[in-house]
Amino acid sequence: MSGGRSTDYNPRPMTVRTRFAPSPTGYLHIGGVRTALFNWLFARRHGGQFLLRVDDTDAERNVAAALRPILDGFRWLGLDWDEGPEVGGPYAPYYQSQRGDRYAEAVERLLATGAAYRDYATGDEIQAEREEAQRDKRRFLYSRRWMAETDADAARFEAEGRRAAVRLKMPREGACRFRDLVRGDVEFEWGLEQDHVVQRADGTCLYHLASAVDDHDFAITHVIRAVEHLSNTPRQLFITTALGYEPPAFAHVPYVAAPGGAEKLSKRKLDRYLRHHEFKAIYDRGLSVAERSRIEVSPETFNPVVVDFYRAVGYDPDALLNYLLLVGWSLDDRTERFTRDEMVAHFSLERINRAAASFDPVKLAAFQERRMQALGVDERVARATPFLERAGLVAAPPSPAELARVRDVVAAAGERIKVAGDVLDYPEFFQADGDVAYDGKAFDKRLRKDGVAPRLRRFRDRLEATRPFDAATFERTLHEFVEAEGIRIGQVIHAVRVAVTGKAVGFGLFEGLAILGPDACLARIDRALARLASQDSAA
RNA sequence: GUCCCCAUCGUCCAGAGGCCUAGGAUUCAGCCCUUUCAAGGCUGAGACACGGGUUCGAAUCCCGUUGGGGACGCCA
Repeated sequence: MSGGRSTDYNPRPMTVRTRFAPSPTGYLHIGGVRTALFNWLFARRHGGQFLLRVDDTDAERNVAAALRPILDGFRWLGLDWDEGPEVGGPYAPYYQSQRGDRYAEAVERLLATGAAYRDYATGDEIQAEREEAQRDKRRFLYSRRWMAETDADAARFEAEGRRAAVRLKMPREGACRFRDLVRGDVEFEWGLEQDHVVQRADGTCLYHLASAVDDHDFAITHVIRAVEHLSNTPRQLFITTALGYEPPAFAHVPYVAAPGGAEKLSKRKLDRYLRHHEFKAIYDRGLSVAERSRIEVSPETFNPVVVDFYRAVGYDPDALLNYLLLVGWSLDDRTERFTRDEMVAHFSLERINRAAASFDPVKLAAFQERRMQALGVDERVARATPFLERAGLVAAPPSPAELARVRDVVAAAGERIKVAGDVLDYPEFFQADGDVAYDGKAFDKRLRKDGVAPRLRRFRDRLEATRPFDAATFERTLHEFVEAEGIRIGQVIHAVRVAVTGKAVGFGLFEGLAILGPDACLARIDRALARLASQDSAA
């Protein structure tokens, strides 16, 4: 596939080029997004390009399906890629599974220059050496016993029925030094490095080789990735220089740690994180939104460690990005709120922290809340409506009347709607009068009290005569009523709220009554009164 | 086990020898506001892991201890 492309040296471009290399796993990890964000920001900051490369050297057949949620996640977050899957680019293809001939070519060159050798050891033989090293409490180093130094060696091994993998012939002396843009000067003893396999016996090649070749082929200037890769860097540098490439700059960012802990955040440890109360609260909240909006909850993706969780619950992508930016990076001692442009304008690798930081979903929620407050009503309506549609509370698409209702509710609920899915806390404004569910506790506390029923009936009659039917008028009416009855405001307002909305809590009652309109309000009060009467007689 | 890294409030960060009786955010507690719930306002609690140096002076530099973590694949 590499066609007529000249293979050896790409001219080092003047522009910054970064990449994020997802492997098609079917989900986008929150820590991965943070790394991707740093890459994206750095490229945008310097007017360069950000690209996506698909690390599918271990290819299975459903790469496309497993990649889609990841690309969707990037799109949702607004992290656009200049080159990569779906958009292509001048260095296509961007799938490692399609670049095999480039890797094979590189392996040949490595072999030709003596930077690599054909190795005929079997897995068991390597394993035996490894165990021996373990027993001697020393770091394993392959003996090179089955290394084919000549064609004759190779022929002899092959006659034994052995098949060759290709290993790097790592230096056994000296040190590999390089300057990491986050960690400063780092040094690794060459003598401690393995003779890593770069090509399997079946001819397929491995990640490190592919990565080094691709980074060169794609003219990547800055490799910004998680620290897990720090110790992989010497072997990649070895490959890179053996191939005659100019190495990119490296920046290894710390991993994102588990909530309240220090170990690496892992998608597979959800059960353990749920023991963390705050984490569980976020999860439960999301779960209730998902249930009510009938979102399919798969343990694979409905997980606060996976980005899709936040989309499903109605978080704002900018809030997530803003929060993630601050996990391991800061501008100064007080700036926390960043618009996308501000992030781009201020981001720098120098200010990335060296220590791992734990993921705090509660602080993320705080960012989300503030972000939501900053959005106008129209925007909040646009985000909330799909949740109501999925819950079957409005038609899809909603009628003009429904849309007006959504707008009224969202405006009245104001800051109570912290994630778009929170709109589902107010189903009573979208349900038929007879469908409104009563909170039993609230009903007992506010309505099942001596004297409440007759008073509620008197208030109902006053309400019926009240015009115009708006919040300000209700407030006046209520105060007049309270004075006439010689009671405190709390002695009637809670009863009205429970009767009309079924709940003890909610946004301003007067706004609520106005939104519902006279017919619904009166019908609901009558219904509550009837329920009170029937249950009293039953009891 | 071997190699490497990290270490400031519960959590995220600021701090690059004197501006630090350590600052901001979040969380938590109390108060105010209030028809409930939120929001908001105010107040408060809360940290330089420990031990040695260096220095007139150390959260900041050095060494050690302890603790935590990561990497050690014919995975990516």
